[in-house]
Amino acid sequence: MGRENPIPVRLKEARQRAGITQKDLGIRIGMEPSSASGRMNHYEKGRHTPDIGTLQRMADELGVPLSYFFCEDEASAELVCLIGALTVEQKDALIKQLKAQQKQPD
Amino acid sequence: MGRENPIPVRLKEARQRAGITQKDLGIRIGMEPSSASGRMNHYEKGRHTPDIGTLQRMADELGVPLSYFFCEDEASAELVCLIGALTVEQKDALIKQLKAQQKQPD
DNA sequence: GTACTAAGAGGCTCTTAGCGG
DNA sequence: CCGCTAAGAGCCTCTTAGTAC
Repeated sequence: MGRENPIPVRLKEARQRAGITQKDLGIRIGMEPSSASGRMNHYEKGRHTPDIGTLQRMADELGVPLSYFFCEDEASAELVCLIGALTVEQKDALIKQLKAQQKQPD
Repeated sequence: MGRENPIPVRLKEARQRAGITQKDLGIRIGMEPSSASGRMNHYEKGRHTPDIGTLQRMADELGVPLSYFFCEDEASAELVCLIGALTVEQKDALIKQLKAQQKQPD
């Protein structure tokens, strides 16, 4: 099962999609330019784990929800991004749909 | 916006739904009985932040996905749980549905 | 019994100072 | 330029010991 830290895979995926370097992402979220490269590389290699504030700034910069970094498979990661773009009303409608499907698993 | 650590709210929510105490949850995921109460309380009050391995064990014990602890609103948290119960095929079908809705917003 | 907290010991991150592709 | 790493300083968690309800 997905028993490992999912941050490295998700971070690399979202950063490359944004088309920026490790150092540049670090600088954009307010890290010291002298340490941004090393810090971001530690996170992406899974050597160190960022705190939640840092993760939130990365999420904002990369246009993904915070929970994206903790999704353990590709499909869930994509769904979390799609859900993040919905309004509250749309989310509630989707909840009802999925609950109905649960009861009638046709 | 949800600019704070979402873990305390989500953890309390899921733990109370499971109907167990802070200490008991800690013991069930393998903490020392002597420190389980203090540790779990720190997490639920947002004083300390658990590492990812500890979060994964909590998620397993409480029957939620790891990403649940990082959802910043109730609707997203519920959706992440519902999605966690889907098969890969069902997730892919839902991705297609949401993408189609994105292009044709009613 | 349950939730909660202060404070010290020790483990982990941040930073510097680099190397190799 | 870009990705990556070792090693020390210092911060943050884990644990103990305990209070309040």
